[in-house]
Amino acid sequence: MLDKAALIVESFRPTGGPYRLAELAQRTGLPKPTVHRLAADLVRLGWLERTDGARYRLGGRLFELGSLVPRRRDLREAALPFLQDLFEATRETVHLGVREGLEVVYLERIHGHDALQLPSHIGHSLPLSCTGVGKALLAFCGTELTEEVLARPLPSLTAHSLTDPARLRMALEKTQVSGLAYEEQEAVPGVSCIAAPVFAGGDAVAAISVAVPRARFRPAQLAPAVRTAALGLSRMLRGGI
Amino acid sequence: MLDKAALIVESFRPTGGPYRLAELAQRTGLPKPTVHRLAADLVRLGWLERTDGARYRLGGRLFELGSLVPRRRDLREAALPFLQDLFEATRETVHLGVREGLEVVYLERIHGHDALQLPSHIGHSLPLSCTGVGKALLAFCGTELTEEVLARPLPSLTAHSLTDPARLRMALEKTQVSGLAYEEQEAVPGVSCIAAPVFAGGDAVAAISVAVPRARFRPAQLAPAVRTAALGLSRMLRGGI
DNA sequence: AATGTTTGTTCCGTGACACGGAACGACGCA
DNA sequence: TGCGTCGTTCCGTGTCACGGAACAAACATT
Repeated sequence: MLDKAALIVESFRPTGGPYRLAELAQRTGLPKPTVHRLAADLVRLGWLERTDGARYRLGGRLFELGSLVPRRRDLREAALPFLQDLFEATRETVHLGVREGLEVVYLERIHGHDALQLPSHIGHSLPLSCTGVGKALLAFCGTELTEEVLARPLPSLTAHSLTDPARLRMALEKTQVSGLAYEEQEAVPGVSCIAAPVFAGGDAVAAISVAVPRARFRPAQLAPAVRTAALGLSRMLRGGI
Repeated sequence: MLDKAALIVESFRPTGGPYRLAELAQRTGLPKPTVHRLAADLVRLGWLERTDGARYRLGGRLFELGSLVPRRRDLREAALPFLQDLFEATRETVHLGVREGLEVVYLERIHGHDALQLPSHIGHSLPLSCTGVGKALLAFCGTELTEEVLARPLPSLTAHSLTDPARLRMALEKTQVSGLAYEEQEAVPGVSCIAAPVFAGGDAVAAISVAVPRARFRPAQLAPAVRTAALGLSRMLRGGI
Protein backbone atom coordinates (compact mmCIF):
# COMPACT_ATOMS: atom_id res chain seq x y z
CA MET A 1 0.00 0.00 0.00
CA LEU A 2 2.89 2.35 0.68
CA ASP A 3 4.16 1.42 -2.75
CA LYS A 4 0.85 2.39 -4.32
CA ALA A 5 0.82 5.72 -2.51
CA ALA A 6 4.41 6.39 -3.58
CA LEU A 7 3.50 5.44 -7.13
CA ILE A 8 0.76 8.05 -7.12
CA VAL A 9 2.99 10.76 -5.71
CA GLU A 10 5.84 9.95 -8.08
CA SER A 11 3.45 10.04 -11.02
CA PHE A 12 3.35 13.81 -10.58
CA ARG A 13 6.91 14.07 -11.86
CA PRO A 14 8.14 16.09 -13.46
CA THR A 15 5.37 18.69 -13.66
CA GLY A 16 3.81 18.59 -10.19
CA GLY A 17 0.33 18.46 -11.65
CA PRO A 18 -2.49 19.17 -11.59
CA TYR A 19 -4.02 15.90 -12.76
CA ARG A 20 -7.54 14.54 -12.69
CA LEU A 21 -8.45 11.28 -11.01
CA ALA A 22 -8.76 9.43 -14.29
CA GLU A 23 -5.37 10.73 -15.41
CA LEU A 24 -3.75 9.51 -12.20
CA ALA A 25 -5.35 6.10 -12.65
CA GLN A 26 -3.92 5.93 -16.12
CA ARG A 27 -0.46 7.24 -15.19
CA THR A 28 -0.09 4.82 -12.31
CA GLY A 29 -1.91 1.85 -13.77
CA LEU A 30 -3.95 1.53 -10.58
CA PRO A 31 -7.74 0.94 -10.48
CA LYS A 32 -9.78 4.08 -10.14
CA PRO A 33 -11.29 3.34 -6.70
CA THR A 34 -7.84 2.62 -5.33
CA VAL A 35 -6.48 5.93 -6.57
CA HIS A 36 -9.53 7.69 -5.21
CA ARG A 37 -9.08 6.27 -1.74
CA LEU A 38 -5.33 6.76 -1.56
CA ALA A 39 -5.44 10.25 -3.03
CA ALA A 40 -8.00 11.23 -0.40
CA ASP A 41 -5.63 9.98 2.29
CA LEU A 42 -2.73 11.86 0.76
CA VAL A 43 -4.78 15.05 0.66
CA ARG A 44 -5.64 14.57 4.31
CA LEU A 45 -1.91 14.33 5.05
CA GLY A 46 -1.15 17.47 3.03
CA TRP A 47 1.00 15.59 0.54
CA LEU A 48 -1.48 16.33 -2.23
CA GLU A 49 -3.87 19.23 -2.71
CA ARG A 50 -7.12 19.62 -4.60
CA THR A 51 -7.53 22.46 -7.04
CA ASP A 52 -10.87 23.63 -8.43
CA GLY A 53 -12.47 20.67 -6.68
CA ALA A 54 -11.55 18.10 -9.27
CA ARG A 55 -7.80 18.04 -9.78
CA TYR A 56 -4.88 16.92 -7.66
CA ARG A 57 -1.42 18.43 -7.39
CA LEU A 58 1.53 18.01 -5.06
CA GLY A 59 0.89 19.54 -1.65
CA GLY A 60 2.65 22.12 0.45
CA ARG A 61 3.66 19.67 3.18
CA LEU A 62 5.84 17.90 0.65
CA PHE A 63 7.69 21.16 -0.02
CA GLU A 64 8.36 21.66 3.65
CA LEU A 65 9.65 18.14 4.12
CA GLY A 66 11.74 18.22 0.98
CA SER A 67 13.44 21.41 2.10
CA LEU A 68 14.69 19.65 5.22
CA VAL A 69 16.54 16.83 3.45
CA PRO A 70 19.97 17.21 5.06
CA ARG A 71 22.09 15.98 2.16
CA ARG A 72 20.57 18.64 -0.08
CA ARG A 73 20.01 21.47 2.36
CA ASP A 74 23.55 21.53 3.73
CA LEU A 75 25.20 21.62 0.33
CA ARG A 76 22.80 24.22 -0.98
CA GLU A 77 23.33 26.40 2.06
CA ALA A 78 27.10 26.21 1.78
CA ALA A 79 27.02 26.93 -1.94
CA LEU A 80 24.60 29.84 -1.96
CA PRO A 81 27.09 32.65 -1.24
CA PHE A 82 29.36 31.43 -4.03
CA LEU A 83 26.45 31.15 -6.43
CA GLN A 84 25.55 34.71 -5.52
CA ASP A 85 29.06 35.88 -6.29
CA LEU A 86 28.98 34.09 -9.62
CA PHE A 87 25.63 35.58 -10.51
CA GLU A 88 26.73 39.08 -9.67
CA ALA A 89 29.92 38.67 -11.66
CA THR A 90 28.22 37.29 -14.77
CA ARG A 91 24.58 38.31 -14.44
CA GLU A 92 23.67 35.07 -16.14
CA THR A 93 21.70 32.02 -15.02
CA VAL A 94 23.67 30.06 -12.42
CA HIS A 95 23.18 26.37 -11.54
CA LEU A 96 24.19 24.04 -8.74
CA GLY A 97 23.76 20.33 -9.43
CA VAL A 98 24.70 16.94 -8.03
CA ARG A 99 24.81 13.46 -9.49
CA GLU A 100 22.02 11.00 -8.70
CA GLY A 101 22.62 7.70 -10.44
CA LEU A 102 23.13 8.43 -14.13
CA GLU A 103 21.42 11.79 -13.99
CA VAL A 104 22.08 15.26 -12.67
CA VAL A 105 19.69 16.77 -10.13
CA TYR A 106 19.61 20.54 -9.80
CA LEU A 107 19.72 21.90 -6.26
CA GLU A 108 19.63 25.60 -7.05
CA ARG A 109 19.14 27.93 -9.95
CA ILE A 110 19.67 31.66 -9.71
CA HIS A 111 18.65 34.13 -12.36
CA GLY A 112 17.62 37.72 -12.94
CA HIS A 113 14.57 39.21 -14.59
CA ASP A 114 15.49 37.97 -18.04
CA ALA A 115 15.29 34.31 -17.06
CA LEU A 116 16.07 31.78 -19.74
CA GLN A 117 13.43 29.18 -20.48
CA LEU A 118 15.32 26.14 -19.24
CA PRO A 119 14.32 22.60 -18.29
CA SER A 120 16.75 22.74 -15.36
CA HIS A 121 14.27 23.41 -12.58
CA ILE A 122 15.26 22.77 -9.01
CA GLY A 123 14.63 19.12 -8.18
CA HIS A 124 14.44 18.21 -11.84
CA SER A 125 16.85 15.67 -13.30
CA LEU A 126 18.49 15.54 -16.72
CA PRO A 127 20.92 13.11 -18.38
CA LEU A 128 24.54 13.57 -17.31
CA SER A 129 25.79 13.66 -20.87
CA CYS A 130 23.54 16.49 -22.04
CA THR A 131 24.40 19.19 -19.53
CA GLY A 132 27.42 21.19 -18.47
CA VAL A 133 26.92 20.30 -14.82
CA GLY A 134 26.53 16.64 -15.77
CA LYS A 135 29.71 16.55 -17.81
CA ALA A 136 31.70 18.24 -15.06
CA LEU A 137 30.45 15.62 -12.60
CA LEU A 138 30.97 12.72 -14.98
CA ALA A 139 34.56 13.71 -15.72
CA PHE A 140 35.51 13.43 -12.06
CA CYS A 141 33.37 10.57 -10.80
CA GLY A 142 35.63 7.59 -11.47
CA THR A 143 36.24 5.35 -14.46
CA GLU A 144 33.60 2.72 -13.83
CA LEU A 145 30.80 5.25 -13.90
CA THR A 146 32.12 6.93 -17.02
CA GLU A 147 32.29 3.57 -18.78
CA GLU A 148 28.78 2.71 -17.72
CA VAL A 149 27.44 5.91 -19.24
CA LEU A 150 29.49 5.42 -22.41
CA ALA A 151 28.28 1.83 -22.73
CA ARG A 152 24.62 2.78 -22.83
CA PRO A 153 22.97 4.61 -25.69
CA LEU A 154 23.42 8.34 -25.05
CA PRO A 155 20.13 10.18 -24.57
CA SER A 156 19.64 13.41 -26.49
CA LEU A 157 17.60 16.49 -25.66
CA THR A 158 18.36 18.49 -28.81
CA ALA A 159 19.87 17.94 -32.22
CA HIS A 160 23.20 19.08 -30.78
CA SER A 161 23.30 16.55 -27.92
CA LEU A 162 26.34 14.30 -28.00
CA THR A 163 25.25 10.84 -29.11
CA ASP A 164 28.65 9.56 -30.20
CA PRO A 165 30.48 7.93 -27.25
CA ALA A 166 33.86 8.76 -28.78
CA ARG A 167 33.11 12.47 -28.85
CA LEU A 168 31.80 12.40 -25.28
CA ARG A 169 34.90 10.54 -24.16
CA MET A 170 37.10 13.18 -25.77
CA ALA A 171 35.10 15.97 -24.16
CA LEU A 172 35.47 14.36 -20.74
CA GLU A 173 39.22 14.03 -21.17
CA LYS A 174 39.48 17.69 -22.03
CA THR A 175 37.44 18.48 -18.94
CA GLN A 176 39.72 16.35 -16.77
CA VAL A 177 42.67 18.40 -17.99
CA SER A 178 41.16 21.86 -17.88
CA GLY A 179 38.76 21.46 -14.97
CA LEU A 180 36.03 23.00 -17.08
CA ALA A 181 33.12 21.44 -18.96
CA TYR A 182 31.46 23.02 -21.96
CA GLU A 183 28.04 22.42 -23.39
CA GLU A 184 26.63 24.07 -26.49
CA GLN A 185 22.93 23.74 -27.25
CA GLU A 186 22.98 20.14 -26.09
CA ALA A 187 20.23 20.62 -23.52
CA VAL A 188 18.34 23.62 -24.93
CA PRO A 189 18.57 25.10 -28.42
CA GLY A 190 20.24 28.47 -28.38
CA VAL A 191 21.75 28.12 -24.91
CA SER A 192 25.40 27.37 -24.12
CA CYS A 193 26.88 26.50 -20.79
CA ILE A 194 30.18 26.30 -18.95
CA ALA A 195 30.61 24.31 -15.74
CA ALA A 196 33.22 23.45 -13.11
CA PRO A 197 33.28 20.60 -10.56
CA VAL A 198 33.17 21.06 -6.80
CA PHE A 199 35.40 18.74 -4.81
CA ALA A 200 35.18 17.47 -1.26
CA GLY A 201 37.67 14.86 -0.19
CA GLY A 202 38.91 14.01 -3.67
CA ASP A 203 35.50 13.28 -5.17
CA ALA A 204 33.38 15.64 -7.23
CA VAL A 205 30.31 16.11 -5.06
CA ALA A 206 28.65 18.82 -7.12
CA ALA A 207 29.14 21.17 -10.03
CA ILE A 208 28.46 24.82 -10.73
CA SER A 209 27.53 26.17 -14.13
CA VAL A 210 26.54 29.31 -15.97
CA ALA A 211 24.03 29.09 -18.82
CA VAL A 212 24.12 31.82 -21.44
CA PRO A 213 22.23 32.58 -24.65
CA ARG A 214 24.46 31.43 -27.46
CA ALA A 215 24.61 34.92 -28.91
CA ARG A 216 26.54 36.37 -25.97
CA PHE A 217 28.52 33.29 -24.94
CA ARG A 218 32.05 34.48 -24.05
CA PRO A 219 33.89 31.50 -22.50
CA ALA A 220 37.06 33.48 -21.86
CA GLN A 221 35.22 35.78 -19.49
CA LEU A 222 32.96 33.18 -17.89
CA ALA A 223 35.54 30.47 -17.24
CA PRO A 224 37.49 32.29 -14.51
CA ALA A 225 34.30 33.24 -12.71
CA VAL A 226 32.89 29.71 -12.74
CA ARG A 227 36.19 28.23 -11.67
CA THR A 228 36.54 30.75 -8.87
CA ALA A 229 33.11 29.90 -7.51
CA ALA A 230 33.72 26.16 -7.70
CA LEU A 231 37.13 26.39 -6.07
CA GLY A 232 35.80 28.64 -3.35
CA LEU A 233 33.03 26.21 -2.51
CA SER A 234 35.47 23.29 -2.61
CA ARG A 235 37.68 25.02 -0.09
CA MET A 236 34.70 25.72 2.14
CA LEU A 237 33.59 22.08 2.00
CA ARG A 238 37.05 20.92 2.95
CA GLY A 239 36.29 22.46 6.31
CA GLY A 240 33.67 19.74 6.69
CA ILE A 241 30.15 19.89 5.36
CA MET B 1 -0.62 2.41 7.49
CA LEU B 2 -0.16 5.49 5.34
CA ASP B 3 -0.75 7.47 8.51
CA LYS B 4 1.99 5.60 10.31
CA ALA B 5 4.43 6.17 7.46
CA ALA B 6 3.54 9.85 7.36
CA LEU B 7 3.95 10.03 11.13
CA ILE B 8 7.47 8.69 10.77
CA VAL B 9 8.39 11.09 7.99
CA GLU B 10 6.89 14.08 9.80
CA SER B 11 8.76 13.14 12.96
CA PHE B 12 11.92 14.33 11.21
CA ARG B 13 10.74 17.93 11.47
CA PRO B 14 12.25 20.32 11.87
CA THR B 15 15.80 19.00 11.72
CA GLY B 16 15.67 16.36 8.98
CA GLY B 17 17.55 13.89 11.15
CA PRO B 18 19.48 11.72 11.46
CA TYR B 19 17.68 9.64 14.07
CA ARG B 20 18.18 6.11 15.30
CA LEU B 21 15.47 3.50 15.19
CA ALA B 22 14.79 3.75 18.89
CA GLU B 23 14.53 7.54 18.66
CA LEU B 24 12.01 7.27 15.84
CA ALA B 25 9.97 4.80 17.85
CA GLN B 26 9.94 7.23 20.73
CA ARG B 27 9.20 10.32 18.61
CA THR B 28 6.31 8.66 16.83
CA GLY B 29 4.97 6.54 19.66
CA LEU B 30 4.93 3.51 17.37
CA PRO B 31 6.21 0.04 18.35
CA LYS B 32 9.78 -0.66 17.37
CA PRO B 33 9.08 -3.50 14.89
CA THR B 34 6.52 -1.35 13.13
CA VAL B 35 8.96 1.52 12.71
CA HIS B 36 11.61 -0.92 11.56
CA ARG B 37 9.39 -2.35 8.83
CA LEU B 38 7.99 0.97 7.64
CA ALA B 39 11.35 2.71 7.70
CA ALA B 40 12.79 -0.07 5.55
CA ASP B 41 9.98 0.49 3.05
CA LEU B 42 10.57 4.23 3.07
CA VAL B 43 14.27 3.71 2.46
CA ARG B 44 13.44 1.46 -0.48
CA LEU B 45 11.30 4.27 -1.89
CA GLY B 46 14.06 6.84 -1.41
CA TRP B 47 12.01 8.88 1.06
CA LEU B 48 14.44 8.07 3.85
CA GLU B 49 18.15 7.32 3.75
CA ARG B 50 20.45 5.40 6.06
CA THR B 51 23.63 7.02 7.29
CA ASP B 52 26.53 5.14 8.87
CA GLY B 53 24.38 2.02 8.74
CA ALA B 54 22.34 2.77 11.82
CA ARG B 55 20.62 6.14 11.45
CA TYR B 56 17.81 7.41 9.30
CA ARG B 57 17.38 10.82 7.70
CA LEU B 58 15.09 12.31 5.09
CA GLY B 59 15.92 11.08 1.60
CA GLY B 60 16.80 12.78 -1.64
CA ARG B 61 13.64 11.71 -3.41
CA LEU B 62 11.69 13.85 -1.01
CA PHE B 63 13.71 16.89 -2.00
CA GLU B 64 13.01 16.32 -5.65
CA LEU B 65 9.29 15.91 -5.08
CA GLY B 66 9.08 18.88 -2.76
CA SER B 67 10.74 21.12 -5.31
CA LEU B 68 7.95 20.38 -7.77
CA VAL B 69 5.07 21.54 -5.57
CA PRO B 70 3.42 24.02 -7.95
CA ARG B 71 2.04 26.41 -5.36
CA ARG B 72 5.53 26.95 -3.97
CA ARG B 73 7.65 26.62 -7.08
CA ASP B 74 5.74 29.17 -9.14
CA LEU B 75 5.82 31.86 -6.49
CA ARG B 76 9.47 31.27 -5.70
CA GLU B 77 10.38 31.39 -9.36
CA ALA B 78 8.53 34.65 -9.91
CA ALA B 79 10.04 36.22 -6.80
CA LEU B 80 13.65 35.22 -7.29
CA PRO B 81 14.73 38.13 -9.52
CA PHE B 82 13.26 40.63 -7.08
CA LEU B 83 14.93 38.92 -4.15
CA GLN B 84 18.19 39.13 -6.07
CA ASP B 85 17.74 42.84 -6.60
CA LEU B 86 17.00 43.33 -2.94
CA PHE B 87 20.02 41.34 -1.89
CA GLU B 88 22.32 43.26 -4.19
CA ALA B 89 20.95 46.56 -2.99
CA THR B 90 21.26 45.75 0.71
CA ARG B 91 23.77 42.87 0.87
CA GLU B 92 21.80 41.54 3.81
CA THR B 93 19.85 38.33 4.37
CA VAL B 94 16.65 38.35 2.29
CA HIS B 95 13.53 36.25 2.95
CA LEU B 96 10.43 35.23 1.04
CA GLY B 97 7.62 33.74 3.10
CA VAL B 98 3.95 32.78 2.88
CA ARG B 99 1.27 32.13 5.43
CA GLU B 100 0.28 28.56 6.27
CA GLY B 101 -2.42 28.50 8.89
CA LEU B 102 -1.20 30.55 11.86
CA GLU B 103 2.43 30.30 10.89
CA VAL B 104 4.79 31.63 8.27
CA VAL B 105 6.62 29.22 5.98
CA TYR B 106 9.81 30.42 4.33
CA LEU B 107 10.12 29.71 0.61
CA GLU B 108 13.50 31.29 0.00
CA ARG B 109 16.38 32.79 1.86
CA ILE B 110 19.28 34.53 0.17
CA HIS B 111 22.47 35.53 1.90
CA GLY B 112 26.15 36.18 1.33
CA HIS B 113 29.23 34.75 2.98
CA ASP B 114 28.51 36.33 6.33
CA ALA B 115 25.25 34.45 6.84
CA LEU B 116 23.34 35.16 10.01
CA GLN B 117 22.50 32.23 12.25
CA LEU B 118 18.75 32.28 11.79
CA PRO B 119 15.97 29.77 12.47
CA SER B 120 14.29 30.83 9.21
CA HIS B 121 15.40 27.93 7.03
CA ILE B 122 13.57 27.23 3.80
CA GLY B 123 10.55 25.04 4.52
CA HIS B 124 10.70 25.90 8.20
CA SER B 125 7.74 27.56 9.90
CA LEU B 126 7.63 30.15 12.66
CA PRO B 127 4.79 31.94 14.48
CA LEU B 128 3.24 34.82 12.51
CA SER B 129 3.55 37.22 15.40
CA CYS B 130 7.29 36.77 15.95
CA THR B 131 8.64 37.58 12.50
CA GLY B 132 8.70 40.49 10.12
CA VAL B 133 7.35 38.41 7.27
CA GLY B 134 4.62 37.08 9.53
CA LYS B 135 3.51 40.51 10.69
CA ALA B 136 3.42 41.82 7.13
CA LEU B 137 1.20 38.88 6.17
CA LEU B 138 -0.99 39.15 9.24
CA ALA B 139 -1.64 42.84 8.72
CA PHE B 140 -3.16 42.22 5.29
CA CYS B 141 -4.89 38.88 5.70
CA GLY B 142 -8.32 39.96 6.88
CA THR B 143 -9.85 40.76 10.26
CA GLU B 144 -11.03 37.29 11.25
CA LEU B 145 -7.54 35.85 11.03
CA THR B 146 -6.02 38.75 12.94
CA GLU B 147 -8.57 38.31 15.70
CA GLU B 148 -7.92 34.58 15.88
CA VAL B 149 -4.21 35.20 16.40
CA LEU B 150 -4.87 37.91 18.96
CA ALA B 151 -7.31 35.69 20.83
CA ARG B 152 -4.79 32.94 21.44
CA PRO B 153 -1.78 33.26 23.71
CA LEU B 154 1.05 34.77 21.67
CA PRO B 155 4.05 32.47 21.32
CA SER B 156 7.47 33.94 21.99
CA LEU B 157 10.89 33.02 20.60
CA THR B 158 12.96 35.56 22.53
CA ALA B 159 12.55 37.89 25.46
CA HIS B 160 11.64 40.64 22.98
CA SER B 161 8.79 38.74 21.30
CA LEU B 162 5.47 40.54 21.50
CA THR B 163 3.27 38.76 23.99
CA ASP B 164 0.83 41.58 24.66
CA PRO B 165 -2.09 41.46 22.19
CA ALA B 166 -2.61 45.20 22.47
CA ARG B 167 0.94 45.96 21.36
CA LEU B 168 0.67 43.52 18.48
CA ARG B 169 -2.61 45.08 17.40
CA MET B 170 -1.02 48.49 17.39
CA ALA B 171 1.95 47.25 15.38
CA LEU B 172 -0.38 45.71 12.81
CA GLU B 173 -2.32 48.95 12.44
CA LYS B 174 0.90 50.85 11.81
CA THR B 175 1.82 48.25 9.21
CA GLN B 176 -1.55 48.62 7.51
CA VAL B 177 -0.90 52.34 7.16
CA SER B 178 2.73 52.27 6.17
CA GLY B 179 2.85 49.02 4.23
CA LEU B 180 5.92 48.01 6.22
CA ALA B 181 6.35 45.65 9.16
CA TYR B 182 9.17 45.91 11.68
CA GLU B 183 10.58 43.29 13.98
CA GLU B 184 13.35 43.84 16.50
CA GLN B 185 14.97 40.82 18.16
CA GLU B 186 11.58 39.12 18.40
CA ALA B 187 12.71 36.00 16.56
CA VAL B 188 16.47 36.01 17.16
CA PRO B 189 18.41 38.03 19.72
CA GLY B 190 20.52 40.68 18.06
CA VAL B 191 18.73 40.57 14.72
CA SER B 192 16.21 43.12 13.43
CA CYS B 193 14.03 42.85 10.40
CA ILE B 194 11.89 44.91 8.06
CA ALA B 195 9.26 43.39 5.78
CA ALA B 196 6.71 44.32 3.12
CA PRO B 197 3.67 42.40 1.85
CA VAL B 198 3.25 41.09 -1.68
CA PHE B 199 -0.23 41.43 -3.14
CA ALA B 200 -1.99 39.46 -5.84
CA GLY B 201 -5.65 40.21 -6.42
CA GLY B 202 -6.15 42.26 -3.26
CA ASP B 203 -4.85 39.61 -0.84
CA ALA B 204 -1.38 39.43 0.63
CA VAL B 205 -0.03 36.19 -0.79
CA ALA B 206 3.52 36.53 0.46
CA ALA B 207 5.96 38.89 2.13
CA ILE B 208 9.56 39.89 1.57
CA SER B 209 11.92 40.85 4.36
CA VAL B 210 15.49 41.83 5.11
CA ALA B 211 17.12 40.64 8.32
CA VAL B 212 20.02 42.68 9.68
CA PRO B 213 22.27 42.51 12.74
CA ARG B 214 20.89 45.05 15.17
CA ALA B 215 24.12 46.99 15.18
CA ARG B 216 23.79 48.09 11.57
CA PHE B 217 20.01 48.28 11.30
CA ARG B 218 19.19 51.41 9.26
CA PRO B 219 15.44 51.32 8.52
CA ALA B 220 15.51 54.51 6.48
CA GLN B 221 17.79 52.90 3.93
CA LEU B 222 16.26 49.43 3.95
CA ALA B 223 12.59 50.40 3.77
CA PRO B 224 12.61 51.74 0.20
CA ALA B 225 14.50 48.69 -1.05
CA VAL B 226 12.15 46.21 0.59
CA ARG B 227 9.10 48.10 -0.59
CA THR B 228 10.45 48.30 -4.12
CA ALA B 229 11.03 44.56 -4.25
CA ALA B 230 7.58 43.77 -2.85
CA LEU B 231 5.82 46.16 -5.19
CA GLY B 232 7.75 44.87 -8.16
CA LEU B 233 6.76 41.32 -7.39
CA SER B 234 3.15 42.36 -6.79
CA ARG B 235 3.02 43.95 -10.21
CA MET B 236 4.51 40.84 -11.80
CA LEU B 237 1.94 38.61 -10.09
CA ARG B 238 -0.88 40.80 -11.33
CA GLY B 239 0.05 39.48 -14.74
CA GLY B 240 -1.16 36.12 -13.49
CA ILE B 241 0.90 33.65 -11.55
C1' DA C 1 35.87 -10.63 32.82
C1' DA C 2 31.16 -10.62 34.14
C1' DT C 3 26.86 -8.54 34.22
C1' DG C 4 23.11 -5.73 32.90
C1' DT C 5 21.02 -2.76 29.50
C1' DT C 6 19.74 -1.14 25.17
C1' DT C 7 20.21 -1.73 20.62
C1' DG C 8 18.55 -3.50 15.81
C1' DT C 9 16.46 -7.40 13.86
C1' DT C 10 13.57 -11.65 12.88
C1' DC C 11 9.64 -14.53 13.47
C1' DC C 12 4.81 -15.56 13.04
C1' DG C 13 -0.23 -16.16 14.39
C1' DT C 14 -3.99 -13.12 14.37
C1' DG C 15 -7.27 -9.98 12.77
C1' DA C 16 -8.10 -5.57 10.89
C1' DC C 17 -8.51 -3.20 6.79
C1' DA C 18 -6.87 -2.53 2.08
C1' DC C 19 -8.59 -4.03 -2.14
C1' DG C 20 -11.10 -3.33 -6.52
C1' DG C 21 -15.17 -5.08 -9.24
C1' DA C 22 -19.69 -3.49 -9.63
C1' DA C 23 -23.03 -0.14 -9.40
C1' DC C 24 -24.50 4.63 -8.96
C1' DG C 25 -25.64 9.49 -10.09
C1' DA C 26 -23.85 13.66 -12.38
C1' DC C 27 -22.13 15.85 -16.17
C1' DG C 28 -20.85 16.98 -21.11
C1' DC C 29 -21.65 16.04 -25.77
C1' DA C 30 -23.89 14.80 -30.07
C1' DT D 1 -32.68 10.95 -25.56
C1' DG D 2 -28.84 8.12 -25.61
C1' DC D 3 -24.03 7.48 -25.00
C1' DG D 4 -19.55 8.02 -22.91
C1' DT D 5 -16.90 9.49 -19.10
C1' DC D 6 -16.50 11.40 -15.00
C1' DG D 7 -16.01 11.06 -9.62
C1' DT D 8 -17.82 8.57 -5.96
C1' DT D 9 -19.83 4.85 -2.89
C1' DC D 10 -20.61 0.22 -1.48
C1' DC D 11 -19.19 -4.14 0.39
C1' DG D 12 -17.65 -9.13 0.44
C1' DT D 13 -13.25 -11.19 0.08
C1' DG D 14 -8.70 -12.22 1.14
C1' DT D 15 -4.33 -10.32 2.18
C1' DC D 16 -0.93 -8.34 4.43
C1' DA D 17 -0.03 -5.10 8.09
C1' DC D 18 0.48 -5.59 12.89
C1' DG D 19 3.23 -5.88 17.15
C1' DG D 20 4.28 -9.03 21.15
C1' DA D 21 7.87 -12.14 22.00
C1' DA D 22 12.28 -13.77 21.35
C1' DC D 23 16.90 -13.19 19.61
C1' DA D 24 21.81 -11.74 19.05
C1' DA D 25 24.94 -7.99 19.08
C1' DA D 26 26.78 -3.87 20.82
C1' DC D 27 27.54 -1.02 24.50
C1' DA D 28 27.73 0.48 29.48
C1' DT D 29 28.69 -0.40 34.19
C1' DT D 30 30.83 -2.62 38.00
